[in-house]
Amino acid sequence: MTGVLPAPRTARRTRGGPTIADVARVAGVSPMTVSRVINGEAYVQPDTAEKVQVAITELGYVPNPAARSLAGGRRCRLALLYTNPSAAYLSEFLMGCLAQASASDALLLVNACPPNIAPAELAAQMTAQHVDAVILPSPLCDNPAILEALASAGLTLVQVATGHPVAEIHAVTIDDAAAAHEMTLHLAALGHRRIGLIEGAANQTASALRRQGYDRALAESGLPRDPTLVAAGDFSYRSGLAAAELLLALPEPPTAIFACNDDMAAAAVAVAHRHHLEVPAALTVVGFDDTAMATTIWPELTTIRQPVADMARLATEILIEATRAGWQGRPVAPRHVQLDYTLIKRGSDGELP
Amino acid sequence: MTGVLPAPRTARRTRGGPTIADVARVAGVSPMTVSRVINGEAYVQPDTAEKVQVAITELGYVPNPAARSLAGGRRCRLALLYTNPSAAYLSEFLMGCLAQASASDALLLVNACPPNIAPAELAAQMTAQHVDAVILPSPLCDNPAILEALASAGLTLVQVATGHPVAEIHAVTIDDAAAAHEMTLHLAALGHRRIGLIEGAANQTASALRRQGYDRALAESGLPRDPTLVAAGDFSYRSGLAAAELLLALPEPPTAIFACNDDMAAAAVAVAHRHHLEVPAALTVVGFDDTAMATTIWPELTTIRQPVADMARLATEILIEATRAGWQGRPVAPRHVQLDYTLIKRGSDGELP
DNA sequence: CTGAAAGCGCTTACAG
DNA sequence: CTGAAAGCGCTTACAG
Repeated sequence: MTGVLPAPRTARRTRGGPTIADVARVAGVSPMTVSRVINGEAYVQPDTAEKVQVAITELGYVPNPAARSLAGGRRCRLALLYTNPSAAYLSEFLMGCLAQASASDALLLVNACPPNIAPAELAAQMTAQHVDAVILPSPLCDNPAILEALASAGLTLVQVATGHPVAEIHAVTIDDAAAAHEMTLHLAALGHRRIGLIEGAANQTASALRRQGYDRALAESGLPRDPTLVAAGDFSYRSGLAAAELLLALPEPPTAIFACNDDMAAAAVAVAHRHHLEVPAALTVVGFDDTAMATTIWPELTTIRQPVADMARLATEILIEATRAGWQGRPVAPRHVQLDYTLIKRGSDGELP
Repeated sequence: MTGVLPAPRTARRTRGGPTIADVARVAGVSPMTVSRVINGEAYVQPDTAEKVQVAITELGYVPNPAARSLAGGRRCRLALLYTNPSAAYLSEFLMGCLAQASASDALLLVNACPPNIAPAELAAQMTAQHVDAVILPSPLCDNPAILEALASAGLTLVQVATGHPVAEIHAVTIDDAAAAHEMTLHLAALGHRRIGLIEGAANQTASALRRQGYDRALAESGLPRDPTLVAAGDFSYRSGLAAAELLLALPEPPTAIFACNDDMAAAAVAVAHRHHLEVPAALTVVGFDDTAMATTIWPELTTIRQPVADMARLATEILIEATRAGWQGRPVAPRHVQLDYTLIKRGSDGELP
């Protein structure tokens, strides 16, 4: 007996979750193969991949992002490009992007798009920052020149909340026309026959869709189409103020106003009060988006909830996947996904008095 | 000659920045010693530490967080606990916490504090989630029972935006009294002699400080102190509505209203319009915080900018440092830091007509 | 299509 | 007070 062997020195206490090695053992393959499956690489026998997949679910394996980025080197660099959105919209949007970027170990650069920048220069800025892909919330995603310049620079793009998805580009949207249609129908069901609309900005394609939904609902409800009941707006509170004044000054004013976003709806409520019209007793006002404004003011706004954070998160995820796939020479087809909206009933709408 | 050796196989292309090994080489010590210096551990000879420090700056060395977390194992777990804040405030606050947490490779858990939870149970929830430290924005940080329960559970705490920093606890604040004082002086300089105040929530200590600043400025300006000019509020839009109605219904109404946050100021503007008082021509209204609301409504609000995101970021950083120091048995003294505020002049204030 | 080896940059656990 | 060794969990670069 030469004595007891020293206890093996472990450099650290064992960690929590299963690792790639555990999965490999269970699946009866090498860690390398597991890595290939995780990263969706081609050249893995279908049934091998299958076995690995089973082992992954069985063990509840989740890749360790730290190890991944240490070993992997290259990190996906995304840019979020925006112009004059409402602060509330942007912050919710950002939240979604940030959450996904951090979960996927990607870098997110947040850039305000300079007002009258030439599309080519914008593209140059992106490539100078070594950006791989760009998230485009509206109205930027509705600008063909920008889309064109960015795409030509080899950037992967996603349009978020556009009314006009481009075939070759990723897009995540909601059905704006259906949402506006549902809201208008809701108003008609409440007995309103003169329903005013405050339109969104003309440079955002979603605005036209919302208008279409409104028009269609009017027709379906057998309500006359009165062009004086439609006032222009640009999504700003200030434009909502002007539009509501116009509507309420009509010889025969509307009994309900559907504003194409919450900021304009809030403005309409303010104007109503100025005219000593209680909301919703004397005037119904509803919005769209369900941003913070909807629950800040009083009465709280009945509105369409647009899942902004989810849309941003999904857009980010799509871009990261597409970028990584591209690095492996495995181009992916453009994805066009539409998320669900919800009509949120709160306190600003009521039956026709 | 036995032939040419095969070119050494490198598993990857070399990476960008300098590593701990580079620093060690330049400083003439082992990587281990560099690691100790980076992490601020005790037991390093002062001049050794100095040499390492010099090498670090010379090379522009920055630790790789991925490697750190892979090797280190333990990640700092922070919780952000909040109750009924305005959505705008919370989202800006969150942004700051998130940015710092991700930069420092810490985990951030975001929890809404259940309405009437027993402090002991709240503490139990935190320890069950293996939380190391807790960020407490107001009004939670103004609740002695919660502070006490959390501290007793061994959690490191930071109070953010409290009016009453506790000696043994970290805190980051602005000088609320000085800010309110400056704003009130600004109003007096505009010629206003009847300046109304809509107070903040009574359960937030910062509210009392703002009131003090207002009182002091009044006295310094030789303006009479009229208690009817001070209306209660709780930071909600709705409370601002009621307070402004009260103020404007006074036999001798104020010519300027200073609301203790932007939501209440927005409500005051709405009420002014209801009374057919143009802002700022017929009534000056100013706010506090500079949240999204300030620039959403029209006219845009003159207000006090509170650097919410910076405060949140700093609070997060303090907690992470303190937690890591604690792990190394190197307790740190409570830090109390005060950040600068700014009076932002926009369109809602004007000279006395 | 699959695997063995090397290495990413740092820290833990020891030993001196 | 300091350092040599092992290892964190994964991927790259090869070789078969």
